[in-house]
Amino acid sequence: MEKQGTENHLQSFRKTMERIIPISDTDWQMISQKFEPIEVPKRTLLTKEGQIASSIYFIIKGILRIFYTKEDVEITGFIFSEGLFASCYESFLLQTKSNQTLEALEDCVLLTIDYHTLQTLYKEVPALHIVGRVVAEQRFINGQRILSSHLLDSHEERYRQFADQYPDLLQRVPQHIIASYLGITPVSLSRIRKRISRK
Amino acid sequence: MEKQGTENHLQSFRKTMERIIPISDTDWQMISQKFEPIEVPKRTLLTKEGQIASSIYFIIKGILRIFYTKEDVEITGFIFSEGLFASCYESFLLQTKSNQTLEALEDCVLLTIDYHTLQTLYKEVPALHIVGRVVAEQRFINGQRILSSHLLDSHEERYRQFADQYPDLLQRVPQHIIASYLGITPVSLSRIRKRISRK
DNA sequence: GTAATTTCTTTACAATTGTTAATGTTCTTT
DNA sequence: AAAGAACATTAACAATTGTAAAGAAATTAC
Repeated sequence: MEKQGTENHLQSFRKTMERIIPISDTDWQMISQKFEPIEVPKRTLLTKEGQIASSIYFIIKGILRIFYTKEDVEITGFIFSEGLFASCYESFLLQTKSNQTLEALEDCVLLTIDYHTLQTLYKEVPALHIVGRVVAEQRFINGQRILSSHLLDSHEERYRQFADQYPDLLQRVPQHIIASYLGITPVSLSRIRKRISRK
Repeated sequence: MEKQGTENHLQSFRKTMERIIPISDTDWQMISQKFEPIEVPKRTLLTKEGQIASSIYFIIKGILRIFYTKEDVEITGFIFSEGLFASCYESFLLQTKSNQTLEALEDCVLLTIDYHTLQTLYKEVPALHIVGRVVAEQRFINGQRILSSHLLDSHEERYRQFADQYPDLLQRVPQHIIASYLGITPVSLSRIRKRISRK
């Protein structure tokens, strides 16, 4: 894994936040103090099914995924890459037991904050409520787009859109994981890819 | 349509908000002034595809649905009933053209606020950011549950869960609309219902 | 660098769902 | 109350997708 200074990580993090709302240097002091940089190897489980999600993770480098387990089969719910806040959100927001697992698909560099620290930070930096609201709104909109694609589009269309939108994930994520994310079997995805390649 | 005093409507609205955060009488003055009570008949289109969603609607009485149009077929994205904030959210939040239509499935009593008034209100009553954040979080969690059901459950299971969770909607909403919400055809839903009734 | 594991593709077959069209039912409208 | 429209069910058939199993390819581990 390449090394990079913590300051640079924090800079890219601040940039992401300031796309939402400008942050004063004083507020930034408070915020950056509370986020802890960590590195985790591939296959690390950050939150496990049955546990309460203690933290959210801003992704500096790497890929995380959420998956559900149904009859010993892992079904991917979402794939997070650089610049996103990842978590088992429902568990984190409600502080209830998760029905999802959060897993590193690559070696990752993350900035993490736990639930109680975030609540404290909300009180110290009220502007963060706006960031929280906008992030929740963005995640809602994103989820709604995915859901509408399940209602409106064929499996093939959905795969094409995924490939168009996330060409890097297509390379970095195993296909059977993409398949379950699209709501189909690996066999079916393989057939779709063959069909497309013939055109 | 039964008549009820505007004061009572506002009371039930305040109650819903206070489940999220206590609101002072002063703040409540500001808030309640800005929401306008309206009544609309069945089949009213509150936002049309291609338009920008001007307002959000708190539902006092009645049912709204969001639908997409694909090759002249209407596909239901969500069904809102009493106590929820309904809108074509993506269009409303981003103030971009909607790819959804918001329709009244029954005669409705609503409290409405338009985008710019809400932005003003956010400035006057900062506590509303918390309400906005929590509502966005709730809608995100709800959307995520629906999406996971599409990934994890069979059509029959999804119908059973819908029937369990919303027995009233089962009565009040036409079945072909429920079918498209579940991501299946009316024919397929009819088969599922028959299969279940035999057990 | 080779063995072991994981991942991807292919095939044959089974199961589910969609499509079309006909029929019956219910709801609206006048 | 009758006519028309909208909705729900059923049947036959077509198309799609899932399942299971086997082999090929790629990746990982020692």
